[in-house]
Amino acid sequence: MPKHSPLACLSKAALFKDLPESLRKKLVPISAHQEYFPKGSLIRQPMDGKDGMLVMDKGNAKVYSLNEDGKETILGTLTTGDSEGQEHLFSSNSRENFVQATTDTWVCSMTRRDFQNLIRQTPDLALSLLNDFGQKLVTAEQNTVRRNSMDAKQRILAYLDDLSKKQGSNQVKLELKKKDLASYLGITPETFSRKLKELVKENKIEVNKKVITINE
Amino acid sequence: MPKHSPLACLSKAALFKDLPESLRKKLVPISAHQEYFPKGSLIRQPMDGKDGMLVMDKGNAKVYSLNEDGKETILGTLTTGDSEGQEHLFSSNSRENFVQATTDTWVCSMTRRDFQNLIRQTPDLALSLLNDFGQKLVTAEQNTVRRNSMDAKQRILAYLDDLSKKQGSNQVKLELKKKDLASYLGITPETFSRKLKELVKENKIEVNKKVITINE
DNA sequence: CTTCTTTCTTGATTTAAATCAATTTTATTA
DNA sequence: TAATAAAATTGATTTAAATCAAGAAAGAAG
Repeated sequence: MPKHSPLACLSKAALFKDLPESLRKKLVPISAHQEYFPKGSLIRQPMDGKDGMLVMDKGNAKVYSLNEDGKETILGTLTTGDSEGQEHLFSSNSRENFVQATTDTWVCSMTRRDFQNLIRQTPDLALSLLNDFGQKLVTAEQNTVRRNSMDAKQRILAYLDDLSKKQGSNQVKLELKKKDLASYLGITPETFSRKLKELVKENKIEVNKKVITINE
Repeated sequence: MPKHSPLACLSKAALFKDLPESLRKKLVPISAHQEYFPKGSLIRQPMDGKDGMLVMDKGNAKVYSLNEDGKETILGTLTTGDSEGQEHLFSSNSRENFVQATTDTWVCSMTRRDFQNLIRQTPDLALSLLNDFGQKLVTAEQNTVRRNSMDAKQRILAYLDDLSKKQGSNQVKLELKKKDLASYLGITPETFSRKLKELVKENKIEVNKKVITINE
């Protein structure tokens, strides 16, 4: 069990990390800390009554939803410092996603009510949040465009390019199991595997387990 | 040219309409009013330097992006009272979408800088905005799920059901040209036409030009 | 109303990716 | 480290939807 500092945990969230410390400190009293979830357990699920946001203090998790047939669609992944469910801080919509720990995980969390009270007193916090949401909407729209105009191989490359930019290197480390990454890209694991092989044959990339080198 | 009241225009925006009038009045001085765009003209486009949000005072428009081949992907539609580009009020990302008037259109708009200044003084406004963003993110995630787990016909039905709920009737009026609707659903106009025909044959729906009746 | 353009529909064919099935590889646990 | 389970790969086949092509219907403009 890692050492835990409430302020350090909250400060990891993209949502909060650019705030001046004075603001961040105000978040500590309204958040729950050091919740532990062993690998494989569900951190959040529909109807669990846990409306609000969580911050990954340490660990990895995946966010997915189930359709009627029980098939998973990966909506994203979480790693240390990521936050999830921010929208539930602002709308009374209840959760429809699952969040499952993919390693042993510690989180801190915040309820809607407490947060709403706080934000009325701290407009800078609101601004920071709005910014974050804007980013996500742009990403969502980008994914829509990619699905409409790119085939599987192009989407994989676009994803790798994004990751490369994000990680600041042309050697990228995949943050997801390949089958989950396939789901995120809207393809099957089989297609993913085949297309990756083609990309290697075309000398566009090199693959070493979970590390991919992009040749430009 | 319709009569124009700045407050009335801003009050149409989902973003603002639940605000107390005292707050809404504060928006008037920071917004530009009564910009006119004839049918077919571009209200916004990439690199136009017009960062910020717009509110549809009167008219209809479509939001789309172009991929490298010049192919449109419809990201959504706007009608009287809708707002667009809210994310550009909060992030310095510049616009990557086109907004084209599909009828004669009047809009009012607001720049990022003016808005940011205002919002620091009005936290309730921030809360309302965050709520709206949350909704949109939920819709975006829902679309992702649908694309992964539904075929073309199911997506059409799901869309019609949504529209039916939104319009409060099982007789829905399509707000888009069919080819644009197809693009929104991630299919071709040909497939859309065929699937619609199948749905009629299966007695799931009845089609009358742009009006579709859903049989439950 | 007539012409011209755009959108919509229908048919024939192709194709990208899904599915089904069987290994191989990698990871987990005893 | 052996046994077991899960993930990844590869091959064969099917299939949903795209593309290509041509005509019909609807809208816009003269």
